[in-house]
Amino acid sequence: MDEQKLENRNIKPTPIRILVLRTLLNSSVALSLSDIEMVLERADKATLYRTLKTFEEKKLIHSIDDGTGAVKYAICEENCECKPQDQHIHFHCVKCKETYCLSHAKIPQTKVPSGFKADSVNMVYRGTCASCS
Amino acid sequence: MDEQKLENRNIKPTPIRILVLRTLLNSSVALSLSDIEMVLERADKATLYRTLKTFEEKKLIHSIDDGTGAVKYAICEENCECKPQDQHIHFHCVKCKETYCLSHAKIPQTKVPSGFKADSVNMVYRGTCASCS
DNA sequence: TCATAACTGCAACTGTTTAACATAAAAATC
DNA sequence: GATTTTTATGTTAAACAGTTGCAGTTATGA
Repeated sequence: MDEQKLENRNIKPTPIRILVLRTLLNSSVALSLSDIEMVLERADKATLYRTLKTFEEKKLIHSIDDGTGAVKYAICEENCECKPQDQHIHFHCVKCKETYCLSHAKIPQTKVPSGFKADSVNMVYRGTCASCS
Repeated sequence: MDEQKLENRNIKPTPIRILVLRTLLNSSVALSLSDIEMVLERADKATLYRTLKTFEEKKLIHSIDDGTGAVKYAICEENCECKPQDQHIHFHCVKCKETYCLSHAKIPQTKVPSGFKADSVNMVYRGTCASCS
């Protein structure tokens, strides 16, 4: 169940958290804080904000910076540790404004200059998705 | 000269534009609108904003979304067209908060799902830079 | 010269993110 | 079970990035 998913990541399964989790699970695209706020009208924005922070911290979800000004969130895969080698590419469609996880497209590993240490990576294509072209 | 750089990209070389260009040329890291605003105290934020938009449109500079909430800008290479194959990786240091162009590290070409068409790509590592580790 | 276009400055406004503080609920301790 | 402590939520509002409208100024071109 969904509650189990939260407990697996050491997150106490409160009602709101379950709702947020389900909202993300039901979505085929990544959602911003305001997107979630519109779906869950009852819940307070600050609570949702903190819920997402908690989820991200516990690596239940990952955040995507798609250049729209609003960070989007999507569910991580089962054993994701959000390390560069775990992470996948995202695609932002400039027509429908949706951001998709390309879950099968892992981000290629590249070298970074000596002395630099990469903890995570964000890779987003911008263009037109299949439905919009 | 710097004015020539603007004219090469079909940008009329006004005083402010020359100042913004020089600010970016003098910087070893990518700069946000507010960064530039602090350096050029005289200039108005809206003017700087539109200047950066113009520069980006004319492909004199490129923008980087480094996850900090503020878009950063840096000078493009000479004949850059800002196509995915032109673009390079960026690195954001979470300690010093600076964002570096890894100009020699081109972004690896990957496939996108059929029907999708990528116009540009943003790839940013987050971690610790050489000076901070 | 005069009309037009381009650029700049000022002000205001939107939207996202975040903090401060108070309250409520849950968990732990006695 | 009552009390303390922790954790989660709600309310409010501030901070900040990005953006637009409008007026004034400067440059351009007929």
